[in-house]
Amino acid sequence: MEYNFRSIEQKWQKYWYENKIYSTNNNSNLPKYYVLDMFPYPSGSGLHVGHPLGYIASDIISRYKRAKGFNVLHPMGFDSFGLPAEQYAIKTGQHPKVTTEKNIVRFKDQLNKLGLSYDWDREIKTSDSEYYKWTQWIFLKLYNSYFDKKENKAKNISELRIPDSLTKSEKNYFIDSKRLAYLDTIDVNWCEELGTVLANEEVIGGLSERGGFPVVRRPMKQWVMRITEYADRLIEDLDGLDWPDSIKASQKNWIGKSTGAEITFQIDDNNTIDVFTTRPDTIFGATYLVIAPEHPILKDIITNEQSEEIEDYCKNTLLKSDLERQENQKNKTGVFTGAYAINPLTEQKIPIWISDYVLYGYGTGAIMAVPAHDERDFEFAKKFNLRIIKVIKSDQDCYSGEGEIINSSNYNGLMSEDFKNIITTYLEKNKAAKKTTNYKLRDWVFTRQRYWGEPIPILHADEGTVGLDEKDLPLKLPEVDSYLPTSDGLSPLARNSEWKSVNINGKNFIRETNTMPQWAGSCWYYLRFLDPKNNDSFASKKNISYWMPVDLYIGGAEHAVLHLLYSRFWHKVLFDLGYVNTPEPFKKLVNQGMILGNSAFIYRKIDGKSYVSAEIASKYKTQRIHVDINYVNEKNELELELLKNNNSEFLNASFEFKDKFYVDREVEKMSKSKYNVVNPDDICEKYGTDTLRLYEMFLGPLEQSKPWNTAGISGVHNFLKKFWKLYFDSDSNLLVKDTDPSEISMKSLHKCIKKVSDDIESFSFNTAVSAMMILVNELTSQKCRSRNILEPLILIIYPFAPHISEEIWENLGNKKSIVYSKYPDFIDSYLQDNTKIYPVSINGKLKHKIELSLDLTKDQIEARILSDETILEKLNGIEPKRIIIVPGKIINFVI
RNA sequence: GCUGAAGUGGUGGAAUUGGUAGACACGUUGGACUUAAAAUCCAAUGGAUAGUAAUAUCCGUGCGGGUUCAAGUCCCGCCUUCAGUACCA
Repeated sequence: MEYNFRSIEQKWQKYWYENKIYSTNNNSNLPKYYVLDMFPYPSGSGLHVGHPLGYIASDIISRYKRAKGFNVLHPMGFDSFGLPAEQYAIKTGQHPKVTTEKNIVRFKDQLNKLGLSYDWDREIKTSDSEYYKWTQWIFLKLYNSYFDKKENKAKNISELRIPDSLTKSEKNYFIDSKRLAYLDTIDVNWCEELGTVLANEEVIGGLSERGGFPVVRRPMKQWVMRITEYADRLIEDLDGLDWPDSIKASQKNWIGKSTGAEITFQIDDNNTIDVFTTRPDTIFGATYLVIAPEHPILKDIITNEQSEEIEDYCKNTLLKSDLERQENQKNKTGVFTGAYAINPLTEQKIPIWISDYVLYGYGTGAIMAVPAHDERDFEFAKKFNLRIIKVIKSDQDCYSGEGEIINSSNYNGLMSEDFKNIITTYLEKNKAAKKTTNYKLRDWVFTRQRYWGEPIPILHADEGTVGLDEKDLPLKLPEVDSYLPTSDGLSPLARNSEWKSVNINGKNFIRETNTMPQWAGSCWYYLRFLDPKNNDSFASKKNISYWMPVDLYIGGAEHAVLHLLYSRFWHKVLFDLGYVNTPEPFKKLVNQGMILGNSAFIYRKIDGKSYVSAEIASKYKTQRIHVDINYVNEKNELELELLKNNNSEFLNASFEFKDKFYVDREVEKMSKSKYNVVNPDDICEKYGTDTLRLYEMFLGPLEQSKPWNTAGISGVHNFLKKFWKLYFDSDSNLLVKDTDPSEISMKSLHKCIKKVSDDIESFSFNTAVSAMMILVNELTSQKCRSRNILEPLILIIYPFAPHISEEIWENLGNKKSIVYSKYPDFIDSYLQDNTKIYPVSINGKLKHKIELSLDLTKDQIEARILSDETILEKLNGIEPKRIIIVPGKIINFVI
């Protein structure tokens, strides 16, 4: 019998699912291991070969850890609130719930086909009211907490000390201003096209992260999360985490902590202006000030003759989108206000300008400009002919590094690092400065004007806001007649006026109609997996203390700042309030690389109807367009008939080529619109899931991105066939015998056990697969039939290729499902080989090899090699200056 | 610009704390078995030179230096690619 992967895989997937083989017990004396995948958004297009990479890796770890005696939690769920379903709903009128459900069924089916060992009893969906009940509950916890700066942690709002002198409404106002989730009118990133606001993290270069639509700044009333209070802790706690350096770096970068000083500049008797600087040591070179056009002090200081010009400039700035503002980087603009400030050290009058290169949202919205030591200031000063004074020794016109202080009265000769502290202390004494820390991180704008998200459990009344009572959760998402925002820019939920107004004890309230952002549900889902059916709390204390933290979290690097920062923040709040027992949620993080597509391009002539082959395309004016990779063979030849028959737009087009029509290739992200998607189902159909799993692991290091390429897939498929043939002959007779294994086979086996288990622990799956291939090849050529070898072999391969392993295991007469079996222990003695082939070199150049016992001492080795004829011949009578002997490694003569 | 990662055969990729490159796989070539093909098995496979041959010698890990008995690995200076980020004072 041949290795019939189709029936084997079907059989075992069914068996695992029906018998709940992978359901996990919360009560166990075994050590725990929590392996988590970043759960997917169930998009309409299903899985492609890129998705499974991380899932397969985490599955291998789970199976391996189970076999090593851990109680493993390996759950899966769906991040099912989100924009695509809503946009589809706007287009088609179909309820997002319906399309989402449909997609989830498809996803689950595809996931199961990959042979993943999820505990489906713990499946969660963020759009489930039983789930978002607790998302809302956490929101209320944030709403009902404040940040105690002294203790550097969140506390319940009832512990907040309120000054007695306040009136009742002032007290309310005071409390509201301290909440971790608070309402504020702020300049937000408004995306007209999406009809919603976006968090800073969701805006990339002035365009929306999703869709790439323009974003403008606009003041709006929004719910905001006080994540900035956690900035320091979010940076500090990164140190203890086993995460990739790149992720840690981008989080630190995003939080953007910088320390410096706020220095006060006197303008006139009534007005002063504070600037933030990280370089107080350059203050003697500050020759002008620049303030942001939005700065409120502006109206108090402009002179009459400048007012018109300033007004124009400010108006223009407001009209610009972020993108347009960024385009001005090379060509700075600005206007003189007519006012002057006094440099507190030189006591000179320096002009005050406005310019949009100073951002109102960062620092104090005003800077002291030191053109000799800051490139932006330098450009600005050159353009507007402002004074430039060097205060640090350097040959360059504009030098932003550290160095020796010059032109700074009696401070000359100091080094700038020292001067920084000296001058700040001096200014502090004179009440002209204070040490400050600034962050790039802004508070998290938490509301979205959308339908398909968690409703915010808040009621509005004339005198302020009230959080919903816990017993009234979940606040379910109401039906609406249309999923579009209302004409006055309100969220779609405002369309349901019946739902919107509530009467409680005779008092009228209006519900909050905005919803939470997509990130809300994924901020804490790892906690719900611990206890998904719990009705009394988001998870029981007992389960939390048993399972947390997540030992291994696998997912894409695209969530480096967004998801991972937000969920760390929520986790820390829950930690402060005593609901979780660890300060950090994810102990180890691994980013799987992306699997890229190998796109194909053809060239269309500008006339629009004829196409030319790639090698002659440069002769014409052409457009480059994607063509489906399914119509291209390995030699980059386009199969025209296939293309024409499947796409009507090519049916009557003309094609120009020499003997074959060639395409161009390029590696890029897999996506439907690029026609380069490879569906894992096709691979499973042709080679089987076990082959796909092995191949994705064999392709290269997990963290590395790589193009999908099926060229080598036959290699791993052959490996499985060879593995099968170790156990069965062509007539399906079992070959395994209860004979004593040969010493050499035992050595090979144990070498492999060591290598594979070390490799799995260090996520080096590609080399683990190689080690298994070597063993199977060796056992084949050794004609090994011994059960004592062939049984452990199944267990080694099992985490990678579970279906075939289960099948062989059963055929050997073992209890059903390997999951109950132990990973073989590595026995040290089988590895011990008492001899070693030493390379013998002269001045580092390899000259000879010699086999020696490892027991020999250095002196014995020396005596031995000096009596070796071949070596003496190589030395050719030359007396070595030194002989370097590293036991077990090398012998080197220095002559 | 800044941050992070990476540059090794025709290809994907291996190489412990520096220890004497190219594991494993694909591909290619040759052979066996077949009427033939597929499948399977065996062998060779970084480059150059010399030799009938076993073999020997030299060159080889992006480029240029350096440290060392010994460098893909460490140090200095560059180049290239990818990813993230950017008027953050």
